[in-house]
Amino acid sequence: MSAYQTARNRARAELTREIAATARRQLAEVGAAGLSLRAVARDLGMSPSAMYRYYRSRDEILTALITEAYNALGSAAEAADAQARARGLDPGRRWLDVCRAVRGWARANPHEFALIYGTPVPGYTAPADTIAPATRLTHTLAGILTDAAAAGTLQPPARPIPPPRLIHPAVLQAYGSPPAPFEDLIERALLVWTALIGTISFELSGQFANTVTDLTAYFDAVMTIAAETAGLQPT
Amino acid sequence: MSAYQTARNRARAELTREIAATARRQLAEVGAAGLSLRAVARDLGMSPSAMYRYYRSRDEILTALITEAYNALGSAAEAADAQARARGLDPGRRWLDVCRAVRGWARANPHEFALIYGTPVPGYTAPADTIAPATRLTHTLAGILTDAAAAGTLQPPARPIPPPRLIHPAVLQAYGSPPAPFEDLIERALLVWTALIGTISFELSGQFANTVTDLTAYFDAVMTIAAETAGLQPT
DNA sequence: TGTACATCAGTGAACGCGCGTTCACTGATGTAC
DNA sequence: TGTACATCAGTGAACGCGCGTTCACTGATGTAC
Repeated sequence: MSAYQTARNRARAELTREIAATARRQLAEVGAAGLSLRAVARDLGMSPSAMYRYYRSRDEILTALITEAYNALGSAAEAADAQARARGLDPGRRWLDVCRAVRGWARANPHEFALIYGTPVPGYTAPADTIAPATRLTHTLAGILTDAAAAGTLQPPARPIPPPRLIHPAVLQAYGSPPAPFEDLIERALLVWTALIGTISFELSGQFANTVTDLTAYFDAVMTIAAETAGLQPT
Repeated sequence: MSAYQTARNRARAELTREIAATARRQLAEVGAAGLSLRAVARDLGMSPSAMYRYYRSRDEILTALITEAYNALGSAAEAADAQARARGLDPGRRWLDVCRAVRGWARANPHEFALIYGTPVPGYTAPADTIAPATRLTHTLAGILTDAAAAGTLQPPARPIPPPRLIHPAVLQAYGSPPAPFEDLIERALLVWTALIGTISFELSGQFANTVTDLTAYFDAVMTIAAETAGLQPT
């Protein structure tokens, strides 16, 4: 074993990535249900059995794609927020910028978006490794709200959700229990997150097709209203 | 041709329904992607080719299921609203009751819910016949809002969505343009509808699994907050 | 530096499966006289 | 009411397709002496 990677090892790593990339390209064309190991092999000019040197099964490729999708979406959101913060924007505007970044990514990668937020692929159950990348987006959103609370610009709710709290203790420990008068902040954050993903899902599946004229303007308007329910001020 | 149905005709109508029922049962087990014409035939003890006497293709069976699902969900919502009105409840409470009915139906029929609001089945495009039953739910929600506006209990928005309107003229004509100060009512109604369907979808696909402790209480709280964004007062 | 052996990438054939759809047919049901 | 013919439900075999996965193999790459 040398300090440098052997040629074999480098080739292996590269092909592993190439298989995932080909699968991703195919996912973009036919969707998750139509993704086939044989088709990926065909695209790469290899035999189907060769795939088994790199992934133990079709499901393992699917898992790789899911992880990739969560990471791509997560870093798109993080990048948008970082840029907004660098420009000195307030939390309300940061929220809108992140929403737009998420929507932009989803429109550019609709099948990958459906893979993580759409109907679960039948017969597939995601392993625990996908949890961490999945939280990158929610972490970003949570950061905006806690920054607003710290800056004193977060509007307390007119009618807070009455106790008891509906959030799992483990989550409260991870994020810290929001202090008064924001006890129900996490519940409201979940609503706002649901509105974001739900609106994009509806747009992508054509539910607004004959109803909304300007999808971009509608999205901005709706995300602003949604943010207000969590106490974020529009700009 | 007699005035009464011939035995053959009655048998035909019955089997047509029975095929749809079997397909529905199978959909509940394996989901839309796994639904197969051959399996339906097997369940009924018939040959696969016999199915073609009743439906022109697999897609036509799928269309029948989609129409059925929209109608079942629509009448669940209508029934809940009718009962709430009969009990003299105000629009805010009617909204909550309808939401609960929609959630109840979705939890009882998760695959049918996914069939109409989830990721579209690959290679299938819904024909125009499915549009009318699809509007039954949105009509019910719209009725609650217009009743509240007529009764003078609808709260005007603090920050209305500025012009221009984002709703297709055809929709404005069908429902009537909302009068001041409710010009953006349809946009807000769409948000509220998205929150309803999105929250249920997230619940069904397990997105709240390790976050929310009491899904029923969370749903009620969130639907109440969502309704407020359209001006509906909670009870 | 050269040789003997171990590791591992990739192949090609095969297994067993299920799918949607077509087609020529048999036999029962319905209709017109 | 009885008969001749038309309609139509349902069968069984077949077509052509694609899938995930296994397995014995060849030949190249890497390693230890």
